[in-house]
Amino acid sequence: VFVSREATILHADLDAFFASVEQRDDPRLRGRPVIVGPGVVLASSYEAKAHGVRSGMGAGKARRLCPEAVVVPARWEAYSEASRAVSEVFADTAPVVEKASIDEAFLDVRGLERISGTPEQIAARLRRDVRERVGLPITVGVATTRLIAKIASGEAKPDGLLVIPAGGELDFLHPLPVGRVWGVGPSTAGKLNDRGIATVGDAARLDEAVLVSILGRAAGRRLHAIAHNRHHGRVRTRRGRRSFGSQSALGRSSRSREELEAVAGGLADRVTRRMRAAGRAGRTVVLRLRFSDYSRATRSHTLPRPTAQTTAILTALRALLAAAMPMIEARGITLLGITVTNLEGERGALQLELPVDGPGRSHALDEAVDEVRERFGTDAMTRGGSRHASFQHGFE
DNA sequence: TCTGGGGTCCTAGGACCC
DNA sequence: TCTGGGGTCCTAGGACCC
Repeated sequence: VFVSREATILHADLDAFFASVEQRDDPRLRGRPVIVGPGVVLASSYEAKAHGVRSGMGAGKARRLCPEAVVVPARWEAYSEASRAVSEVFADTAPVVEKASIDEAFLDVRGLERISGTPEQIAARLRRDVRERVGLPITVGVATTRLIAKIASGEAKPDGLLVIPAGGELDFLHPLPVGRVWGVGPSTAGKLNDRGIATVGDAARLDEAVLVSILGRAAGRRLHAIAHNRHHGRVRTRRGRRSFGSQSALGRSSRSREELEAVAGGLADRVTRRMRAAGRAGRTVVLRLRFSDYSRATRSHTLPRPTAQTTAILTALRALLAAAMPMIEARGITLLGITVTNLEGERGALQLELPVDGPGRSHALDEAVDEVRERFGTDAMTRGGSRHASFQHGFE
């Protein structure tokens, strides 16, 4: 699923997923503000969102914003079960489905016109089927690319359907605030706003070079392409994972070195267990820290060869922790985490034959990479060196 | 008046190499 | 011989997403 000449890509996104499941299963919660927690808001119903409650917000703040909200603990089994049930509806709707997360998926309905009707009709039926078979509200965006379909579903929420016809992309995109674009978060939007760029249309009026100078190479090019509807989602070839991580929030009380070592031991154990279960090994151990002033730091060490052994990983983690102790004592630690990355066998390579050698080679490689990006409709390709470039996600 | 746990990707600088 | 152009790998930090 990536690009189509017609609007046949559906993005289906369950509305306030966890909270909707709670309302479905407990009639007393229907019509009331519901927050799924505890501690941090994992999801909130639209009644709670109306009061300004947002995912990721601390429970205390959420309660202040919406004192009448009912806070319920997360029931993960119920959510996976609901997600599975919705996936069945997806599978009955389209031959090509890409599940993007627990509550959303992309569907390609190309070529189904004679059997199932227009994409709009298919989308409407999908919404009805999910409602009838699973009992949950779902919003669908329809467009020629994933990215536009995703933005469209975001605009149509909750419980809506929005079709952006082929050729209508720019009319749809240009009035939108830049922050609506997937991948443009608060920081990027802030940089743009500071320069008077509020909408996607504002961005479209700028040269790519200007956007690159504001946002950096990758983000600038991406936003420029999107603003001119020249962005074609990534090629996804079974994206392999690229890291394993685990972290633990420690609260605000101070921790002794011994306590931290114990936490580190638990983290290393958890991560390596999962790595061994997955049959993966990694070379780089990253220690993640967060401090009481909410600043962060990372310290990393790369081993000579990949491993998934608890002792090897833990030894490296302990050494990083020891070196970081002065910083920890100065700033007060509130979170300790580990990430193991640089995994073995994670990316394939594509060899390019270049027409020139010598000083012009680098430029030729740039052009070749651009051409491949164009042809495959991907921005997942990166320059690797003077003689090669590679696809992320193990392109074969 | 700050938030948990799990991820992905990009950028920049330093050490070192041809 | 010197300088510049073109690399690799590692480390650290930042932004973003669900």
